[in-house]
Amino acid sequence: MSTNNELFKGTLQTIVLKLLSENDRMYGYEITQKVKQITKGELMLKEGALYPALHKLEAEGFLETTTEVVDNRLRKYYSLSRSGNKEMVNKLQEAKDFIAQLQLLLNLKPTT
Amino acid sequence: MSTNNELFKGTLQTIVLKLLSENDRMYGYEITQKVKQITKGELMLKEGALYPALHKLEAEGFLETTTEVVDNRLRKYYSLSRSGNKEMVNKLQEAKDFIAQLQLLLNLKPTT
DNA sequence: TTATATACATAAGAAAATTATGTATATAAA
DNA sequence: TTTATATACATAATTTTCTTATGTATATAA
Repeated sequence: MSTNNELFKGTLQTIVLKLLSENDRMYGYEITQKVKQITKGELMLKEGALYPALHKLEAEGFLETTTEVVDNRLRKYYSLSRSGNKEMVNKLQEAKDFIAQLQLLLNLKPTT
Repeated sequence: MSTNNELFKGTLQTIVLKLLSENDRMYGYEITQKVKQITKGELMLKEGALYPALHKLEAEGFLETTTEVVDNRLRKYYSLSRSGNKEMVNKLQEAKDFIAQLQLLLNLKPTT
């Protein structure tokens, strides 16, 4: 999933849900480019990870899709459902807790 | 590996290496208790994850072991080798980068 | 004597990625 | 003109890393 890092395992769904909460609707390729842009090329979302993740989130009812043809190419737009928004809130909190505890364990926050 | 979180996947080696860099030598069970203590019971290291990870780090030359019998029970103490210390520094930097980028992606750091 | 804590270990299975492959169109470069 | 790159989707095989379950063994508290 990344340039040299396998630490992002488990965070993909959270990242996707958060991006969709900020962007109303996005298509797969757009998500890969957005992640690339935000991380300045450090994190490259692999298609083999992204598309199955999107399908899973859709199957679980967290995402809704609309398909469009733009420039003769197919685009499958994803947007957050009601429950997807709830899931985003939950997963975001879990991610915050995770970061806090990882920082504790790795002694990255001085207890000034 | 955790109470309700699968986000820690991939961070176990880093956590172990960091703890060993701070404690000179530790044995497996001690590591599980240390992690439990630091995270206030939130993160419970599973033995099925920890012991294979220790064996792998040892096989790669990052850890050295000495075995002792205490109270009639076996203890296998692990300590960082020279290369293990280097690996710890590398993995710690990767973890820092990972956290920073995850915070960027999840919009957890206001750009004040 | 039963449960819990200490202390190690490994095998089977699940989950989530990577890598590789496939289809298809548009455009820039050689 | 044909080759590479970008856009846009998808899935299968494999790998990695974890969880769950199981096993051995001693000490102590209920």
